[in-house]
Amino acid sequence: MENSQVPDIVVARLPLYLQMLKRLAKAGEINTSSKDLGFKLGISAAQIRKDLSHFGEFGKQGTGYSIAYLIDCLEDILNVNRVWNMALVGVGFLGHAIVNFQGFNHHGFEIKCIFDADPAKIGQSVAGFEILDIADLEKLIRKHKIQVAMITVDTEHAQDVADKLVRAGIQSILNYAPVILKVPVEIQIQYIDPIIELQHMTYYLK
Amino acid sequence: MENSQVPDIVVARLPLYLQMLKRLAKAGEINTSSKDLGFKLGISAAQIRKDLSHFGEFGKQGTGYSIAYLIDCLEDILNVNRVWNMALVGVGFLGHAIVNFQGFNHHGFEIKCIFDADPAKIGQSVAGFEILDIADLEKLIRKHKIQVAMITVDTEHAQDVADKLVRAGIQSILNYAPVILKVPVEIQIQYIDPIIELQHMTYYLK
DNA sequence: ACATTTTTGTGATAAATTTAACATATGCTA
DNA sequence: TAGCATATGTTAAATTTATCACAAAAATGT
Repeated sequence: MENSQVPDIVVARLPLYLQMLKRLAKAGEINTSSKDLGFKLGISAAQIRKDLSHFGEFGKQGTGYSIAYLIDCLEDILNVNRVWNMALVGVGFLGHAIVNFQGFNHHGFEIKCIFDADPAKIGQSVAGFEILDIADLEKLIRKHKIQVAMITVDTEHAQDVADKLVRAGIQSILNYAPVILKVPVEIQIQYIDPIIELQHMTYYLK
Repeated sequence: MENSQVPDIVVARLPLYLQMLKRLAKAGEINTSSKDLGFKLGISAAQIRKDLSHFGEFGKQGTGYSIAYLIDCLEDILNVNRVWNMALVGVGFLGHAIVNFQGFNHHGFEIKCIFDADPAKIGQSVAGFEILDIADLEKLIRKHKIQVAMITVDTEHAQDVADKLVRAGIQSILNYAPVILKVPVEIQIQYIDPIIELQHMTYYLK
């Protein structure tokens, strides 16, 4: 995954910083500090400063950080100061919920196409999107210059879909199916799996 | 989070091992090895052996692991050889999708109650569950001996709901709202946030 | 003006995590 | 039965990650 100098574990924390900064900005805050941010995120101040130091100097001694400026810098670093086109594959209950979720648009992730394999679903409309035939996936992914895809199909079909997406030239995949997928190393992939998170927590219970 | 001897990062990998083992069992496989498992999960064989060694000896030299036996052992370790009662708070599109998801039941997580604050929703039925008034949350959580909760409300209400759940004696929380919550250290909490995962990936793109 | 407080960015240090290597045990083959 | 191949569990080494501590800079107060 990592080919740069910056450890992936550091990169993984940046979106959390950005989330909190945006929340503070929304609340009308102007400045913050590594101490303040760290307290609010449950992370040490030193770690936040160290993490940011991989990318430059964004603060001022004695004063801390301008929230607006740090947001800009983090958005640059994370490449989210632009719009990313997305596709969703699998329009079941979960796909339905995701298509109706407005949060993606607000963060520069724009759903362009939604696909399903079920002839009964193809052609129907969900939240203003026509459900497209997965047979046309490769063609449409290229046509709409889609870089990111979400997989919300059954476990059994997830690898097939991933293979199709890779062939279509997709760059990153957010997989909701509870299965580890095999994709080329240059493809970014992340997993969302509530069962995994629940089992992680129950280890500590009783 | 961690109060035991075993690093949390090790605990976090166990559910992945369990997921793959169950998949192999379903496919009719009888035995596996750290090498085989590692290849399938994209993890080194040494790490899998090291991780398991924190909990005991589950394999046999020269042969590897019995899949069925290792599944049993991991389920014991993760405390998932029992049923955990769950509540869901917030029946929007996402809550709706989760209530209709059968995967929880198949892994011993049983949704018992679903709550919302919207008078228009309270009393309605979703997938056989009556939407309950969040005003009755504390009473019903105790009555149904619910240990785990999922938060699927708006960002603005998530902390309030978490506070209510903690007062009701919940032990762990799976939070889908895009906000870091403040809960007592003895409460287990995990986050599911697709925006965070997407921003993590876009760092590596173009 | 000057001492005090705050806070950054960073080099040094400590801690945590992963990888490597190997003695030991098991099964298979001839 | 002996020899070979396989694979575990574990100790030691290497690597990665987090923490500490402090000089330097900025703001504040007297």
